[in-house]
Formats: sequence, structure tokens, C-alpha cells
Amino acid sequence: MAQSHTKATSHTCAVCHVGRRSDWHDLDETSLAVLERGRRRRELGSGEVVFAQGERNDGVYCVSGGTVGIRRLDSNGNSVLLELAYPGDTVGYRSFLTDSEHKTSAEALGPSIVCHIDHATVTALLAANPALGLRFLKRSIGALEDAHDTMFRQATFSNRHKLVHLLLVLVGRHGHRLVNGSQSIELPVSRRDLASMVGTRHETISRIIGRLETDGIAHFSGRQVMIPNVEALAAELDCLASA
Amino acid sequence: MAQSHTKATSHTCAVCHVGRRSDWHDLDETSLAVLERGRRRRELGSGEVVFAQGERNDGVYCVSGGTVGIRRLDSNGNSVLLELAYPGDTVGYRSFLTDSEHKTSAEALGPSIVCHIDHATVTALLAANPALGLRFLKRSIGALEDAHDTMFRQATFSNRHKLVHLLLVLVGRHGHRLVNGSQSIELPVSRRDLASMVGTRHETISRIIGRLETDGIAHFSGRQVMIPNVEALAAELDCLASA
DNA sequence: AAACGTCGTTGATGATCGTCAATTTTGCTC
DNA sequence: GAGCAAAATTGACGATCATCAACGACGTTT
Repeated sequence: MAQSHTKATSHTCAVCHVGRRSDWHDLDETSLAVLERGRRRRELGSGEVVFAQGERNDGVYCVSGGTVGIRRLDSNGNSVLLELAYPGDTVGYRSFLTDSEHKTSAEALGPSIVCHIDHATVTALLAANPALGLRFLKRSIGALEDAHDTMFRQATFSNRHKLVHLLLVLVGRHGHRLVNGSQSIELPVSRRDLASMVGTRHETISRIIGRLETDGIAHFSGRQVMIPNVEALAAELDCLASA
Repeated sequence: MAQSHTKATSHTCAVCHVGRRSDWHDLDETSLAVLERGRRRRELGSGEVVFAQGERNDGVYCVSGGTVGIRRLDSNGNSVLLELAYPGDTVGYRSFLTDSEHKTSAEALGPSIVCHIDHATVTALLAANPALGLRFLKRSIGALEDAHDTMFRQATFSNRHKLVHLLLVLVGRHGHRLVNGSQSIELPVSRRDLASMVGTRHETISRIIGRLETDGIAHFSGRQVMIPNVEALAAELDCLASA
């Protein structure tokens, strides 16, 4: 809307994620110029780190392609995948706004593209565009409500139900409808990460997957999942809401 | 600092929570006057509801005394206590900022005092005081990081460790040091709420408490808890960090 | 005082899970 | 393609948990 021309050089933020509306679309022309100068595009391979837990903040990152995982680690080697970020999402804004070190790590869960916007640039953009701060505020509130949802499920769902719910969420993001109406996904995460998201061990996830297989609800082959009937999967959760 | 006089009428926000710094301390004189007009103090008995899940937002609430629980319910009667709010904390700001219905309920966990600040007043104060928006932003980021901590513990701690951790947090908020160095607390929550915070059933909490008793680590009598040696309690968690 | 509901505790039992270990599979490097 | 390391699966076993049920304690109501 505001940015009518800008000679689509294919990699300016103004024309990026047209459909998805990133946090940077509302900027005025001069701010867009500032953004273009302070921004650096990075292509990441699977597993590459965007920022690491404990590092000082050096700006924020806008996800432009692929999937980015937000992870927390401890000194024992435990790892929990807390959030998934997709194109249009901004990550690293929390430690920026609190001017502190990153409380989580972010890593590409597959080939991904992120744009780094350096610290000084974000500071300048925030000063000139109050709406940008509002976007971050909405983002953190949304993330908090997601976290509350997760905490509620952790306390009330069985592990099987938690895995089914997670599969349904991933289908919404990564699923492809096949001709016969069934769904096919390539999971963006390992079994270990699945386990950490469900709150159990990877061996247990293996066994629950085995039971889903024998029940005919889903068929797993590595990270490929075939779901013949998504409604049947969703029905597993409905019995909780109605009973 | 800014408000030097204001004739301490004992119940103005400017002189409330002097030590704890509420979100409303930074307001200028004229905004403080607006706040005083749009604010209504409420004294709540144990269990009384501040706002209910699903209601539309009608402003925010500043906790002035006691303890307020933030709770999520579902249609099956399941209830999970997600957060605790203490004097100086503001609650209800999330649905205010997203202009939506409350996603959680808030209730007094004991005799409490909250000040209701009506919707129009908060809107006016936010427009005149950008710093107030920042306070809410910091608050939501802090709550999100707490939620991430909880999610991490849910995935990596045993139920016993989760309960021990929760006890240590509650000791920090509600504990009193006795002459012999031991700590005494009155729990602000029921066993059922303890269970929901740990992510298990109340019967299991009962049994874990029983084991803590026989281990001599803590002594429970209703909501009164005696902890002879807080370090011994904390040591339960240390073995996780070092091992 | 009696009746009632909620909360908390305790017991018994079957189901589920965590752990250790062995093995297979997968993905990557050389 | 061979070789390697990490991931994933499977089995066995003990530990823990969810569930159902019974019971006592407590506060409120009638």
C-alpha cells in the first residue's frame, strides 16, 4: 500500500512475505531505507544457529523462509523446543527489548532464510515507528498465550493426546492435502524434539507412534507422516472436550 | 520523585507500594489525577473473582494486597493455575492490549485488595504515557520467560522435583524465617492447585508430600509448611544441574 | 445438630513411563 | 560406496502414575 514502487529488487523487506505481513511492512519510506541498510540476509542450512542462548543481543532476526526452532538448553544437555517460527515471524526481539542476553537459542530446522537487522537499526526504527513496538508487543502477548495453552495441555492431556495435538498443529503448518483427501507432512523436527515438546522421552514417543500406527490413525516413515483421515485424528481430542 | 507532595491520603496510587514500584509510579501529575478518577479499590475475600475467562475486557487491575491467581479452565472442569500475581503486579492487561475477551480467570487466593482501572482511563493513560506501554511490554516478556522456564521444567523435571521447585519459589514469596533458621510458609493454594501447577493429579501430590515428610525435608499440616533446612530442599535440585 | 459438599488422605490395581541396553536405521563425511 | 556418528527402534524391568473407591476432616447451610 504505502510502498508503491521500490523497483522490486526481489530482496527488499517491503516486497518480502507479501501475503503474510511481517512486522516490517508498515514502515514509511525513509524507515524502509534505514532497514535496507541495516539488514543482512543469511541463508542457513539445517541445524545452523541463528543465535545462541547466553549470547548478548545483537539485533533481531526476521524469518524469511523455512522454519526456525526456539530452544532452551541446560548444563546437562537437556534440550526443549519451545516455539516454532515461520516466515514473517521476528525472533530475538525479547532479549533486544529487555537489553539482555538471549534466554533461548534459535536454529534453522531445515534450509532457511533469515534477515538480520542490527541493533542500532532496530533502535532507530523503533524510535521512529511506534507501531513497530506495538507489533512486538502483540507478538509477545501472542507467544505468552500460546505458552499458557501449552502449559494447560501439559497438565491435562495424556502424552498420546499431546502428541496428537502437536501433529494436528504441524499438519496445519506443514501438511499437504493429497488427491484422496488424506494429508501428508514432512515433520520439521526430530523424534527427540517431538519428545521434548510433548514432555516425555524419545523412547516413549517411539512407542506412542507405534500405537498410532497399529490404530491406523497415522503412518510414519522417518519424518514423513501420512494421515489418512485428519478428522479421525482430531476426534481423539474431541472426546476430551465433550465427555 | 516526580510526585513530591500529594498530601498522602493513604490510598492514592502514587503512594501505594512504595517499595515495590507498581506500573503506575512513573505517571506525571495530570495523569495521576486521571488515574485517581478512573480507579476503584476493591477488597476481595478468598476465592472472589477479579475477572472471569471469556468476559470482555473492562480495564486492568492493579494488585495492591494479597495474592491473585491466574487460572485457565476448560469445559470439563479442569483448572490449571498458570501464574501468581502479587502487590505491584498488574493483571488483565493482555486482553486489554489485544482488545479481546479474557483468556484466563483471575481470583483472590486469600483476602486481597485490587484496584480496578477502567477501560477509558487506561486508554487515556497509555496515550499520554508511552512509558506505561513499555511497562506492560516488559511485564509480558517477563511472564513469557517465566512460562518458558515452566515449560522447560515440565519436560525435564520429575514430579517430585517440580514440587520441590515450586515450594522453593513459594518460600521466596511467602516464607518466614524462624529463630532456629528454619522456614515456615502458609501456602496460598490448595493441593489441587499445587497439582495443576506441577502437572499431575492431587492424589499424586498427596503421596509426594508424604514422601517429603518421611524424608524429613518438609512438614505439612494443612497449608502450613515447615522446612527445617531450606538448603536441603534446594540440594534436591542441585543434583540435576551438576550430575 | 444434622446434612451437605469440598478437600485431603489412603489403599488397591492396572496402565504408563523412565531407564538401561542392544540393535537397526539414517544421514553425513571421506 | 565405505565408514562413522547420531538418531531411532525395540525389549525388559522396575518405578511411577492415573484411576476408582473409601474415608475422615472441615466449613457451610438448612
